[in-house]
Amino acid sequence: MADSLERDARKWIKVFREESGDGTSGAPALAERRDAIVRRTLTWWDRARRALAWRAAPGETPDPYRVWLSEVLLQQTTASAATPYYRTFVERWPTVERLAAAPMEEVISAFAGLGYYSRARNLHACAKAVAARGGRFPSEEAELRALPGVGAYTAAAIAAIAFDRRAAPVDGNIARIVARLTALETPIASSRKAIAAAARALAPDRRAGDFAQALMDIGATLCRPLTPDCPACPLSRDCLAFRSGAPETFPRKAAAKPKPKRIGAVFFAHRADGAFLARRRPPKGLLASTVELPGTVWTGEGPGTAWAEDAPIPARWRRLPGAVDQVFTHFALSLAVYAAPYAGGAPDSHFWVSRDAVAEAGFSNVMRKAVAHAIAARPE
DNA sequence: AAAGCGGGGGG
DNA sequence: CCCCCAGCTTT
Repeated sequence: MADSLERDARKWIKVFREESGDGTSGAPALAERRDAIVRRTLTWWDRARRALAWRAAPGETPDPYRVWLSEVLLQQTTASAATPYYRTFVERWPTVERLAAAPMEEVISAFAGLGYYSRARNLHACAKAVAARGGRFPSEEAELRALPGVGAYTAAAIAAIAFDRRAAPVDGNIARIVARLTALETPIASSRKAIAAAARALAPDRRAGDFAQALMDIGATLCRPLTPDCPACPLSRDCLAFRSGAPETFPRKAAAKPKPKRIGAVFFAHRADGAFLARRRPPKGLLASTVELPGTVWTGEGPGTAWAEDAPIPARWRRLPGAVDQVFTHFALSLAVYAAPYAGGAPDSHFWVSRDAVAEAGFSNVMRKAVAHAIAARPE
């Protein structure tokens, strides 16, 4: 059963790929299914499309500037998060020339809160590039691809949506749909080319932009990652994942790769009254602004300060038995803990934390554990 | 807590 | 070419 589904998936992708090439090989049954998929998808979209701020009304000619702007804002961002930003941008900079003429800082500020701020820099650079060629966006994918901040996805989206070219953008939604249509057994990340080929083969000669937007809407509202609504989906009768009975198990997940291990050491420098030295982490990056014990750089991390440069180094650091372990999103950390009495004043950027103020001091979980570890060892 | 998400830059 | 990163959302 699984084998036949797998064969079917490969056949789909293979045939789609062939049909998207020179078109000589005949596979009428699958070609008809492809046409049926397109027809059902467009019919569904004409009835159920989302009314998003950047979408031209049916029959209206899209403005390439608005299409591009919306696609950049939508990178790594949901439609609901992008909408208020889109409105702000088009009101403030109604044309690409106006955006190109704006100071960079204003563009960055207008982006604040969306994340991935290199998008803002590229947005501005791209506006300038387009303004320099007369304010008209190229309609060819290859030329679009050469613009700053425009990768394969965005180039295909603009070509299809703004210029009605037969292009096949593959965003996360569309990749999921293709993986489900074909019951693809390999994870999306390792099947990019096959998915792109299948998407290209599916794309219709006319209304490719509508088709792509329709798939995105289906992905967002029906073919959801965890809870697909197959009964409402216009593609379910063509969908091998649906036929498998467990559509939500597609796309297959890549095996979680083992987290890299990092190691480091922290120093518990304690005073006669039990207080110990701490410092605050930088305002950016991991555990930003939280309080920590002074310690070494963790392996695999950037530069840092092990111990205050202006402080005397205790001669009697004692390695405490055991270690403090913490698993973060991207890596696992194991910290050795060293302790020593310390009689001097607090060095620059360091401060004393008394034993009964540990809870309110602002330690991260891992540093709280490290402090508890040190105290439990009853140094001195 | 963990996964998802396009482009870009680095290995 | 593949891998990793970046910040915020959604689950």
